[in-house]
Amino acid sequence: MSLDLSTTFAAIDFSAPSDEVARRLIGVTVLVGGVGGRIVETEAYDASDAASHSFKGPTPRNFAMFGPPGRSYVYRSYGMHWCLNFVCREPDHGAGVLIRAIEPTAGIELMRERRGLDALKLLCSGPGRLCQALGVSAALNNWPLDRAPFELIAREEEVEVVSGARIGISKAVAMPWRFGWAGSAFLSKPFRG
DNA sequence: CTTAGGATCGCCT
DNA sequence: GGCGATCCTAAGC
Repeated sequence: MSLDLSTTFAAIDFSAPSDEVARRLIGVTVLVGGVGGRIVETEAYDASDAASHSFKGPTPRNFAMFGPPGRSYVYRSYGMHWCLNFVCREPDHGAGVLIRAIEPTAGIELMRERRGLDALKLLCSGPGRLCQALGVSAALNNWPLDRAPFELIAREEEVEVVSGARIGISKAVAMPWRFGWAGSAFLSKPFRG
């Protein structure tokens, strides 16, 4: 009897530029303690990018962005929400991908309890919402993505990816570094154009 | 569908 | 003191 690890091995090269990683993460399943679903929306950030937390160099908050690729960067947004990023490119660079929305597939009842909501569409459709649903907080900052409680599962089919302007930023607004699963009902906002 | 205000805190000027 | 990689509720088209 041998274990078949092929379905749980995430064939994701986090050393690639963040926009490439952001595009390839669409359709990948992310689980935290067995709770999660398929990524349907991401945004890329880079140290050369004025909208990025890493633009002005390391701080106590963003140090994980300057660590090795393939780890998490979890930060507090607006003083009250958590947001989850995957660090990419190379060590000390300051590149990452914000996970903006997930289609819930696993642990849905636990997500409903954590969110205090029933509506499936509202459980993980937003970076703060999905962190609450998956139980992501500061304890999981700078955490290797190939180690429990994280689990990444590669997509089994090609998906149609759309791109557009990022959300909630005021600098580098025109860069089309937001990526989404075309037609998904679980996006935090529709893609226009 | 869109817009507006409040909650709340790390980091910058 | 000001500004966010946000979310919720309420109100208007």
